[in-house]
Amino acid sequence: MRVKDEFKQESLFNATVKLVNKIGFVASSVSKIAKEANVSPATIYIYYTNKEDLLVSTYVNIKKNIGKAVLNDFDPSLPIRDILKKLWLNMFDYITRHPDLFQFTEQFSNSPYCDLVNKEELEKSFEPIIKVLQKGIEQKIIKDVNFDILATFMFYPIFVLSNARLCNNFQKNEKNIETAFQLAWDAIKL
Amino acid sequence: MRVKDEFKQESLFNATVKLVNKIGFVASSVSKIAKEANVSPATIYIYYTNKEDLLVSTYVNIKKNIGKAVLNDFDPSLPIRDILKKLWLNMFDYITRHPDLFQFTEQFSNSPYCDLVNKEELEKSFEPIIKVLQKGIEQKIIKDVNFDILATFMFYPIFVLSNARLCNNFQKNEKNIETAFQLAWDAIKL
Amino acid sequence: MRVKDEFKQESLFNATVKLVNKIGFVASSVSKIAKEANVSPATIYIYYTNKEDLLVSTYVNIKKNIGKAVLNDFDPSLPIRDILKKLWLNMFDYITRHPDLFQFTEQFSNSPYCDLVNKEELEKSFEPIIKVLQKGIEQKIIKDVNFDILATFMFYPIFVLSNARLCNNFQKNEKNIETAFQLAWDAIKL
Amino acid sequence: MRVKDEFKQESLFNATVKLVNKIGFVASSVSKIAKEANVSPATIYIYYTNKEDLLVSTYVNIKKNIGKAVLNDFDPSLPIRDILKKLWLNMFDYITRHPDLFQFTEQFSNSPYCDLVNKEELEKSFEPIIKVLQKGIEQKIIKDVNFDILATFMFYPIFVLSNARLCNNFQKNEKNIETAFQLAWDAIKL
DNA sequence: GATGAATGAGTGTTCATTCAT
DNA sequence: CATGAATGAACACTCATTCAT
Repeated sequence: MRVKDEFKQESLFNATVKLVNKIGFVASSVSKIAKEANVSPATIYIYYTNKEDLLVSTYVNIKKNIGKAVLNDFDPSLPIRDILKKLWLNMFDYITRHPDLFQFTEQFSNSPYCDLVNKEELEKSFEPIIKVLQKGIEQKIIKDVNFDILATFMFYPIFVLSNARLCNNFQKNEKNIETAFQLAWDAIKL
Repeated sequence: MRVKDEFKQESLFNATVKLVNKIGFVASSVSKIAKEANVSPATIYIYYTNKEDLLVSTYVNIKKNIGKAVLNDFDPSLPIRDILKKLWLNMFDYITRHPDLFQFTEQFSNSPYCDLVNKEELEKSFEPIIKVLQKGIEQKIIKDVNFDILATFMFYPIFVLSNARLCNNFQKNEKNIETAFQLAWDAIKL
Repeated sequence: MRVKDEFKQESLFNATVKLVNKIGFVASSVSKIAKEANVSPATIYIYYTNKEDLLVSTYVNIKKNIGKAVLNDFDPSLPIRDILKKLWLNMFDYITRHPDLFQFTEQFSNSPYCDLVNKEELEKSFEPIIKVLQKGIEQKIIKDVNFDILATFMFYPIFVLSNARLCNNFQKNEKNIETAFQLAWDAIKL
Repeated sequence: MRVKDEFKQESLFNATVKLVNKIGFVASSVSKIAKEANVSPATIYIYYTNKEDLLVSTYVNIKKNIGKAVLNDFDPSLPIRDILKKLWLNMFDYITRHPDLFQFTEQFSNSPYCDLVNKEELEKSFEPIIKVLQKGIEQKIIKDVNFDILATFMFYPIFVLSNARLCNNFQKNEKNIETAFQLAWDAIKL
């Protein structure tokens, strides 16, 4: 029998990301994605159970990679500020190197498909980061406030600033990134 | 000559907001909106040139109202921190009183229709606020950094914290709102 | 506004009957029926809620007409045998004049759509006939046996004999019909 | 040289009957039948030329078995009524013991695939029965009428009465079966 | 012989929009 | 102004069958 073609799966992954970035989630129909991947629409249903599965799987795939990239060289023994700064740099680095993958996750996060993701599983990738914030609170280095508030100031700015639609004047150079991190730190530090 | 029916237009506005909130942007077809508004699909094309126009107009309409609400009792003579805090409170107040309208704008902001909005025109509503920040910079009260960075820390947290999908642990009570503002202020203040 | 086109509905009815007879229920897709009726597939959904509705409605429509035709000149005061014979003749007459409509009902009766019909409502059309049989039993003219058995010998032979696929040697001439009725009568009479 | 796997063929036969009975002819796709039989869809095309062949072969297979079962203990020297009664009892016995196989033939008989069966070959299995009727006619025991009429009253009632969809009040007990046979006999006897 | 991958053609249905009144 | 009828194009998905191994 024929063997599952590794190339086809990768081709589908790339086509999905590319098309969603180009024309958006709504307009990205199964047949258009198939055409972009040079594959029959029916073939998609060999690799994924349905459209939802294709999109969610693509998202989860990317998100896990981001998790790995962000936690690269993670060293919990460093000062808290240094740990968080490293995370920022890693994240911006990832976005700079894979703008298309990042853009896909941004679009996905705001699509109705987002609700179908197993959030708990994904959050595991980011648990070490949460623990850092908690340690900071215990050590009276970080403000002891509602965790949603902390997260909003520590993490969302990265996504907002990296989103070209929202911030088209922000250059992702070293100086700007460091400045932005300084504001985030000033926000949460005691 | 008959006049365009004010009531019908309002009915369409409400139907659009309600349906998009209930079933999402993708599922909100012209005929469903028409049915929700007790109007023929064809009638929509009397008041709006097409579906896009209907949605964009609805968005712009809300956004301008938000602008007014936020600038209510705007007093440029107050201390800068007080001005900004008043803006925060006004914004949260609006979101609390019109959760459906706010939810619509959130959904719209992440739909492909968003790109069709004349951003410059909308930003006029928020110009006074921008001037406040600029004054703060001149007076060495606020950090002199890229404006996108300032905006990210001063304004987006409101939307993130108010978005139930993103922050389901954040209660919009007075204490939390004040705490959140304090973080925003700590971020941008010199 | 445009008015619902009586011609279109009739055209759809005819196309449905014709196509189902020609290529069978399974192969009769919505788009093929639409093409046969010179109508857009979407138009079908104005007149019927879905394919099932189209087929079931067509069937019920025919079945009610058959009911009327069979009970034409129904006279309960006649001798029981004469009443039943009249029904036979009426039924064969209908089948002879509308072979396509009859064929459709035969095909429908053996399709899965059959289960979707409100049987009770349809049986109302045939209630007078049932009462005749019951009267015959009471008057000791007809055998007092399970009603399914009576019906099987009194009514189904008409359909079997009229079904070209099952009986291709049976000519629907007066003599044959009378002979067949004689057998049915011999079967059920005491 | 490898031989066609007897087990696989049987497995396919059972799967076909089971699935068609469970979900109907229309929904029984080749791949579903393959899955039910724990076999690859491609394997079916080793044993049968196509889907049609699979279904028709399954039908003919069953039909021939029915023929054998019905003619079990066939004794042409008995009185004609006794011969026919024995056939009735054999048939009802078969249906009682193999309701699934019988149900399959009923479904098949009303599917478009039915037209593809070589009827003449099948009728050979039932030739002895036909001869009995002819002998009855010659001996002035059975009415000398069109053969389709005789067959309609002698054989079809069995199928009608055994079909749960058509007759849900008929219990296949000895008394009912004998009563039904009596009506059939009354119909055809002189 | 046996298989799962692969596919073009098809399914029922909904869409944004226009037409005729 | 207002409408429901009408539609071609598109949708997600499944089909019977063939291919490469």
